[in-house]
Parts: sequence; C-alpha cells; structure tokens
Amino acid sequence: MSDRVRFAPSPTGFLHVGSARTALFNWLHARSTGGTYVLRIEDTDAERNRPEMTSGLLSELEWLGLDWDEGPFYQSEQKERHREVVQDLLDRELAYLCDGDNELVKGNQIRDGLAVRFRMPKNEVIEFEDVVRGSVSFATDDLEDFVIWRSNGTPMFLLANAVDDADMGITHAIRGEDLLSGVPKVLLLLQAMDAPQPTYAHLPLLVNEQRKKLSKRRDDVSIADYRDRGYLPEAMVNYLSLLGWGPPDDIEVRPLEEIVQLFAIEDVNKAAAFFDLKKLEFVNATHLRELKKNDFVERAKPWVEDKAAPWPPDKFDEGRYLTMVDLVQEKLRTLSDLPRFIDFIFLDEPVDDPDSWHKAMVKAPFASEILEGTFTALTDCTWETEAIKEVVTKVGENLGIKLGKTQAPVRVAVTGRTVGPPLFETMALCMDREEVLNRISRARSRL
RNA sequence: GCCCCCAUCGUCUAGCGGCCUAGGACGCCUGCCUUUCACGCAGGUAACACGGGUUCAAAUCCCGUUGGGGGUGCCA
Repeated sequence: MSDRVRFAPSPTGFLHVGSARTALFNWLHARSTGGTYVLRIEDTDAERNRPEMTSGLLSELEWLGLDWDEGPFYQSEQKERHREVVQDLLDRELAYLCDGDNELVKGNQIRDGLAVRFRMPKNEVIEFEDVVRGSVSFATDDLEDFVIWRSNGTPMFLLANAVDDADMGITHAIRGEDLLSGVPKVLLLLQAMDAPQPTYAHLPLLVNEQRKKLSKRRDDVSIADYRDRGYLPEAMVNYLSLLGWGPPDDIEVRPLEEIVQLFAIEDVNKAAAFFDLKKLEFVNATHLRELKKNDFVERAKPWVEDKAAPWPPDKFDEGRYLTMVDLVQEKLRTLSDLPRFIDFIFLDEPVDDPDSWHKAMVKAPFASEILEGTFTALTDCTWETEAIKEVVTKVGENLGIKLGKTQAPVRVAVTGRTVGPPLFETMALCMDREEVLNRISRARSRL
C-alpha cells in the first residue's frame, strides 16, 4: 500500500512559512514515494475560524505549486462522526463528563453545557518511533485527563485529528515538532478506537534570530507577503526545502522536480532552523536570473502594472520596457527591485536620491567638468552604445580619470541614482538624445 | 514547576566509529573581471558546547553538565 500523508492547517490566518514548510515536506514525501497527498482543513474551533481565510490558504498553496490529490476536506463536516466516537468512549467509560470547574459529572450521555474528558490510564509508558527523532516516550502519569469534546458541542483538536487520520487512512503524520507532546494522547485515542497508528515524523521548528518558534506577531511569516514582495514560488519552496534537509550532492539551488527525486523524510534532521532572509534572497535571485524572458515578463507584471508602477501609465512604453528587461533581469534580488531599476525611463525627471547626488556630484571631483564635457560631446555623436561610451571615456581621459568614475555623474544626472542598468545601452536604446541632454543640463545648473 | 526535544563555522547544512589537518552553501573580507550594480572567477575568515566514559580509534556510541527550544487550554 502506498503512503498517505496530509497537510492539516487550521484556517486562522494566511499561510505561515512554518506551515508552508510542513506542507512542502508532506508533499515531497508523497511525490517522492508515489503516495497520496491529502489536504484537510482543521476548522473545529468555530470561534476562531474565519472561513474567508481558507481561500487565501488554498491559493497560496497553489501558488507554491503544492497541489493536493484529495480534498480539501473540512473537519467541521465530520462533526457527527466525532460525536459518535466520543459517545462510544463515554459508553465504554474510557471518558467522562465534566463541568466548567472540571468536576466529574455523573452520566454517560453527551450533553450541552458539559465537556468530555478522556481518562488517562495510570502507570503506563507510551513509546513510539518517530522517523526523524527516533524513539520517544511519555509516562501517562505525567499527563492529565484531557478534553475531547467541548461543552459547546464541538470536538477538540486531538480527538478530531485522531479520528480523521484513522478514517482517511493516513499512514504518515509529518508535522512540526511543536505537536510532538500531543502524540501520546492521540495514540491513546487511536488505541481506544482500535485504529492503527500512523508513522510520525516531527520536523524541526523554524525559528527567528532569538531562536524562538516563528510567530505571527513577531516575525514576517506570511507566504502571501513574500509573494507580494517579489519572491518566486520556486525560490520559496527551494529555500524551505533546505531548512532541516540537505541534498546529498550539495547542490542547493535547483528545481523542485530534482528535489522530489532526492528527498527522503528519513534524512530530515532534528535541530531547529533559523529562517535566513539573506539566503532566501540569494536563492530567489538565482531563480530570477534563470527565468526565460517571456516568463520573467509574465511574472513581473504585477510590479509594472499601472496601479503599482511609480510612473504615470501613459508614459510607459512596452518596447523600451522589454529592452530594459534584458539589461536588468540579472541584477534583481526580488521582482520588487524591478521598478527602481527602470523608473527613470518613464518619468519626466530622474529620481531624486540625495545620497546618490551627494556621492557622485558633491563629493566626487570633476563632476561639473564631466557633465559639461559629455553634454557637448553627446550633442552630435552617433546615438548608439559604443559611440556614447567612447564619448564619455574621452571626457574622462581628458581629466585623467577612468570610465568607472567618469560615468558616475552622468548616471546620476540621467537616472538619479549611482546604481542602475548599463548606462550607455540604456541611453542609446531607451532614451532620446534630447531627453538625455536636458537631464545633463539640468544637473549642471543644479550643481 | 513538570514533561518532552535539541546541540558541527554568524546562518543553513554534509558527516551516520577510522576517508575529518571536518566538506558545501549563504553572509562577510581580499583580489581579478568590469560603464555603476549584479554575475562570474581566484582566494580568505569561521564550527564539532563542556566533562566523563566505551573503543586500537569518537564530530559520530553511552552518561552527566550547561545552554537553547517546544509542550503543559473546553487553541490548533
């Protein structure tokens, strides 16, 4: 029989990077073993559930490319089944009714206003083999009777989880280490139901710089936010796959399909992993560079569309944009870097960046002479890359400085910034001579 | 408090008793390339938490210490 795994998020917010990693490792296990990946929404907590969050969750999973084979199933729809199991446990006196003060109440019929607790056996040791952690054991004497049915008539997580896993034939429960200490209780429930126990694999937690579990409050954990900040889904899953696991051949940046080939849940390590934005950026930049041009253009759309772009819509020019893409794609860390590499093309004025101005115009020597010289020479040179480069080079030679220094004031005059696309190509291919001369002239008078 | 888990460069990891004077990657630093930036290339920096065992041999096994984390809800 092939493995059946599930990703079972609760819909209490957008997809969290920690959850995404759990989803990914489940997906990888299913795909690499030819198993089945089930999606189940654990929405038993009516109070905290926000139905509208589910759609975000699903679309973010889709965005990451983690397609599921079955579901989404909604746990809330199994309420009668959960009730049936709880009632059975009550009938067999493996559970008991209790009131708001946790006092035992006589009777064995589920009733509104009363919760149901599972009776913890005495003096037993619950031991199980975790695929990543090895043998783990708990003494039942350290555990308390726990609630499996709320007084408001809904099942508790542990109960619903155990019942659903059993009913759905889940063979492997792959999830975060924060759920490790709940295992003995689930095992007891499964045993009481006479259901088989799944194989567990508890993944190391993802932590912040303080080594604390990533949290919604403190940390940047929303997958949607990363998407909106210009990270590619393939970079996201690639990076996430590297937290708690490493490819045997040491090649870290690669397509998901290759990771599927190499992944084995047994190889996952135990220590918590710091979510390192720097490395994510590196992985993202690498994937960004490898995109085919038409693919890149497609993905970049949200950043250059009318409503998002920093330039007026009517100034945008498709042809010039496509030319600029060739010049800047390799320079980006994220897609959101794109606008500031090309905005000056579609703006009336170069961007005003005080730091750049100070560095290239105020602090650097000969700024005025360079602008003067290039203005004159650009007036009648051939308007193409090599000719422009020659002109600027010559101006620098006359002043005894290298091209790297000479281009700086020109770049700031034209683009507004010290960093940007290749200057001469940009000027020759995407700007008019008149516009360039105007900008140089304006910079001169500002000096 | 109690229970459980974890411990290799700053970070992510390789290592599953001898191949380790510990490998790779990110970051950082140096140089080269170069029209800025980025890429690329060549180098460099930097780790087995500590103490006991076991063994001919330990980063790898065992015990303890210390440190960190998770759990301990009628949340999931």
